[in-house]
Amino acid sequence: MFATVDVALFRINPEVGSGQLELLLWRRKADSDTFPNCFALPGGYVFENTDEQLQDTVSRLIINKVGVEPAHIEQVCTVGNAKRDPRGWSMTVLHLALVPFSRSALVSDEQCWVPARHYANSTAQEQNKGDKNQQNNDHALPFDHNQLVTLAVERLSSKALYTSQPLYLAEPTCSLPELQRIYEELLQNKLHKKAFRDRLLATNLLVDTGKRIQGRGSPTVLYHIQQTGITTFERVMQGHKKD
Amino acid sequence: MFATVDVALFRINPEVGSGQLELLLWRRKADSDTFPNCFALPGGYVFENTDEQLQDTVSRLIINKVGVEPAHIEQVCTVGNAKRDPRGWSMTVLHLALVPFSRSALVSDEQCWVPARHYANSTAQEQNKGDKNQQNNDHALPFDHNQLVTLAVERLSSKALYTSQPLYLAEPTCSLPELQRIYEELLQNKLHKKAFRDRLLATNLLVDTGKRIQGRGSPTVLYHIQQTGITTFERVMQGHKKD
DNA sequence: TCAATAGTGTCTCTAAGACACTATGAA
DNA sequence: TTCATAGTGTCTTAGAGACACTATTGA
Repeated sequence: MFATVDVALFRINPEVGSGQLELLLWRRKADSDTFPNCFALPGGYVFENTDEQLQDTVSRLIINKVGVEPAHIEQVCTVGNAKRDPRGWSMTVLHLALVPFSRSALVSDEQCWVPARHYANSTAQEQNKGDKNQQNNDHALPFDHNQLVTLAVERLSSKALYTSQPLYLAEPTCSLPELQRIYEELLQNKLHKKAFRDRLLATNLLVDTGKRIQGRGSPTVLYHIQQTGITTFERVMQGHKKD
Repeated sequence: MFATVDVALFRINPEVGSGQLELLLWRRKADSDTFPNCFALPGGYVFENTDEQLQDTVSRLIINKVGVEPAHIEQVCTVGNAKRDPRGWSMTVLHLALVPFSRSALVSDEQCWVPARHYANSTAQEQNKGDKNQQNNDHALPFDHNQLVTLAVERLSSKALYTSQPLYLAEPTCSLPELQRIYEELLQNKLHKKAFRDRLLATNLLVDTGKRIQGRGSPTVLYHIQQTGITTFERVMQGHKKD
């Protein structure tokens, strides 16, 4: 029996489409006895001699295998069984981590950012839309990591419905349209511009910097995000068909 | 390093006040090397030889140390560190379980139901209301079990705000006022009768049995609860000051 | 000039919350 | 008869969603 921690670190890449959810993968060592050279979630053993607590394992992994300092980390769930790891009965505590794109530069050739949803198992709902979502062999990860990615993506999507958690994926200084694109990518749904703006401006999370930036059309207001902890809204944000 | 599962099983005892949240404790064996004879959360080791998966450990514990079949079980979180158990580095996967009062009869002299909130650490918020909530020594549990109870109670309260989870604490056949008392106990707050009724009757969870029962005042309608899975509401239920 | 984008005004809809009211039957 | 309790009718409020509109500026 051994225990591990796995980390699903996400970013939104604004350079793909209107912002794509990406996941950090890490290449397993060539001399590893399990899945050598394969890309997988960054993770590792809990070292009982040096890790005082579970959080220390997480911090160590972040430093050694991620190299990027996440803006947010939370525990998702724990998966344990005899089959998930060929080395024997294992338990992993899955963590979800978020980082703004500007702070997400890779620190090693053994890492890569990949489109997160390609590595998540398709849900029953998505499968009904067509069969193109079947797990592609090109996107198979070692162990049960596809399942772990699925759990992390689901957590992220569900939090986007009713919390300010997605702001951890945004730049410290950004515009409301940028934030909306982040939420839309997480929810896989267009949102009402007006409702989204009213909702966020009603919190105290955004401070007008006085600056404006020039885009394709009208200049947009730059806000500074002042988030200390996650704000929970009293209603879910459902979105709609067009706009 | 070893892994355990702990279960916080709750019921609502309608015989105390207008319904009190109670927790199942279990007396540790007299020959245990840690906290012998002390009352604690039911819990135990993950046996890698016989438990195919984590859920099997939970099922085994439910049978051996709880004896009551919960209507609902869910994972809350995992706590792991070097200090929580004197035997060494340990990790426990905390589970929350719910059972209706009528199915909660104890199966052993080594068990007892206790008022759950007496065993939860007071929150910062509650401490502000007065200092009577300091952890009482009479209510100290072994290991970090007071902390685990706190986490489970918090999960339960927060789910009561926006889901139908608390229906798992209710009798299969019960009245709306009974359900409201359950929610009020979990939220520690009075709710609007009208809003509460409208909310629950708008779901398909309650089926009118045609029966009525007689109480202190007007007869009340008995519903049959048909809950398959937890319903999430689109707004939180906040409650109010009086009614 | 025009198309894309940012942002606003105002309407509707829904459910929570407030409050007053009726009905029932045990004490 | 009283009063605690169950249950309803209706108003207000807040925020989501719909839609139309203006403003700005790059292509």
